Amino acid sequence: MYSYLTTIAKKSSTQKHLKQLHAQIILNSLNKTSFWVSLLVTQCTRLSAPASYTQLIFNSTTCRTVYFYTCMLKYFYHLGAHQDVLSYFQRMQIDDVLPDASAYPILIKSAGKYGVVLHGHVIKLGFGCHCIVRNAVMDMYAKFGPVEVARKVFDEMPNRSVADWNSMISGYWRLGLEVEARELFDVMSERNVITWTCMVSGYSRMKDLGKARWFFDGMPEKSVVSWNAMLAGYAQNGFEDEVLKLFKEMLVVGVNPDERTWVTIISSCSSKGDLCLAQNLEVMLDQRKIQVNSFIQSALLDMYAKCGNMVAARRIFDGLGLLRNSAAWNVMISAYARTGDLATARDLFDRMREKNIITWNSMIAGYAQNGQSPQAIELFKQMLIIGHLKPDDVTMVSVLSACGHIGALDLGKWVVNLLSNIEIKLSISVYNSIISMYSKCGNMKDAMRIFQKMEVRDAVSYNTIMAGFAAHGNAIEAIGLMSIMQEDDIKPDRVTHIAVLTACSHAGLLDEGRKIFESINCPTVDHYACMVDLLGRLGKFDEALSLVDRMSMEPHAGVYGSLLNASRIHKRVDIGEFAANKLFELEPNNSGIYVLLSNIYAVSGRWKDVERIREAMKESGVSKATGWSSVEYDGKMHKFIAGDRSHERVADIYNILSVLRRKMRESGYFGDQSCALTDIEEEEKEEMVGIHSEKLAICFGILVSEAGSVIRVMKNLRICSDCHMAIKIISKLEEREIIVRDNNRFHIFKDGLCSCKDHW
DNA sequence: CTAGGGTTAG
Repeated sequence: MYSYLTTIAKKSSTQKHLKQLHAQIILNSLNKTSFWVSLLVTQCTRLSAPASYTQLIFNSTTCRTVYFYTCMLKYFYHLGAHQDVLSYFQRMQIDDVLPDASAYPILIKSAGKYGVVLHGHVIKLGFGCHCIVRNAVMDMYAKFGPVEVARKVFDEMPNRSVADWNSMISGYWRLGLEVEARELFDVMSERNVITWTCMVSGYSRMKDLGKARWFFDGMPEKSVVSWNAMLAGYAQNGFEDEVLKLFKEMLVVGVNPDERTWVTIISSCSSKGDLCLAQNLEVMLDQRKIQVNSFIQSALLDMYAKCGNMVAARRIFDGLGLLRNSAAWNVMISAYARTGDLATARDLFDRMREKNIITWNSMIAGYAQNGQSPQAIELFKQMLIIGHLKPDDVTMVSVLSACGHIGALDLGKWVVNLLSNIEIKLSISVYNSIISMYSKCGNMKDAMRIFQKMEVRDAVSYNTIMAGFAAHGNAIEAIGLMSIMQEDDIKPDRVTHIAVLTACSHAGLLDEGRKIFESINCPTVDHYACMVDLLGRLGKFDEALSLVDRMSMEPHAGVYGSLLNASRIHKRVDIGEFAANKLFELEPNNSGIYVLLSNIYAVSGRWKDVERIREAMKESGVSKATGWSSVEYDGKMHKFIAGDRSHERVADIYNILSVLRRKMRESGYFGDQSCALTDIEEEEKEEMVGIHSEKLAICFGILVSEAGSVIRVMKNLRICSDCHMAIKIISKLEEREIIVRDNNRFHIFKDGLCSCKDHW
């Protein structure tokens, strides 16, 4: 009987065999014997039987020996159900069964960082010299810290296995301690494939792919895991082409990719956004009859979503069934949000049960990136209150961007404080978005303070602060930063050049601008647009037009837009008409073209043409899209369109506007509220109050309407923040409430503070 | 029962 049953056990390969064995054991009344029930559970582990079945075996027997319990622990460990491992550990304690040496490694691994408690048990029970227990203890400290304790355990070992060395090296890499990891690797006498793989993934994590590849190439032998590590290294650092190249090599060498390989490959295809490649890949998966687990499904989902095929993505999502994990939901939410379909994204978001941080971040980012800043901020508040989740650095990047977008400086400052209060990781991206937020709110002083505080900066840091200075007309600072950038060993990129050219344009620095433009290796259409803007603003139309002629690519709307704007400044009707005609072809729905062109006719006194353009605008029906704003003053509404000069008192308005801007500039602030309210001399305050209130209110109308156009074209941002600030000051000085309506939002200024409402 | 590799947010 004994040998008969063990033979069945050995041979059994399906859960059907398992049930036969179970039946035999019950039939022979062996289910009260530790050996046989343990054998059953071991078979459950081997065949990945469902937990309910294994628990049934547990419940139907009374012989709960250490050995039997250990089999149960192994079963749940095998399933990855660490919570269940720990709850069976509790049952053991209730049953007064002491775990043996072979149970402790499992317990320690399942307990994660709480394994520290078990370290004491291990020492007390004298398992400290058991080599696998010892490795588990050390590995826990290597993973969760303190790494010094791991090293102490490591140093005190009388004889170390390769696994011990590997755990220690991996622990060092986790903290990015390259020197320590490398040192251990060098002094090791016996290395295996895992040691080498550790080095490959370690260097990949440090973004040092050269060294990672060096170790990969130097491996005496490679396993599929080694290949995966190298592939993941390339994938996570944005080298999709390298991933595909290495993958081909892998197939040529004859290594069989496993499920994890496929996930990495699919994810690289997503990043490339190549639908053709994606379809080839699915054919490959089909041919190779790959078992699609939830990881692969989510990756495929993401691939279709990123390649723009939402129908295919949705089909996979709807057919997922039990494999529909949280990543799959998140992929769908972020995909809809990316395409701008916020309603569908929100619908999925609301229907999702267990939202994690990525879910919230995806939805918040979706709002922030689609110009729905108030919704982004609202959802962020809900995340804190309803979601009970601690935001992370990614959340903050979106929220700060939303604050910058609507010029909410007070809220932005609150968010910055929150960063340190709840100890959020201050990544480079977070710093960059704080800089961006401050400069968009017109507060260059704090933007610069943060920039200087950064220990490590990247190209984005420089680009952001330079764009800030450019927008504020401070070209000298922007150009100076470009040389500091190069000293800092960071290469200026496309965006850097746009920022610095914009700066030159705003400050009228022709020679500097020319020099920079000529230094650009391969100017893009945006660079040409900046240069045309610079030349145009200075009235150098011949040069601007010949530059447009010399362009190797087709000019886009930005180029002609710059030309049109320059024509307005210099009253050049001929060039204005030329540019406008090009723009009507490129952007037939942009109402701004009509407005600008009609203004050009207006300043030249060609009123018939003004009338003609207004009519044409009405006929084409584009006026709906016009950004507008209005000021309510003493019950009277003053409405303005971006760039519109049709108000009856336009001369007064611009006159006062220039006085106001100069005063504010002279006071040395660019919209910082605290500085605005404290730094102004008493007599200046009086002078400002002296300006007639109605005129001021109308000025703000123009300013806000200009701000409306500015949100799309960043270059006049200064006006936006100046305006915002001016109203704040006035509301404080005059002790009155001013309501400004900008498109469909209301800004209520009271007592030097501003609040926004979507509805009145 | 030791040690290495995977999807989603900016």
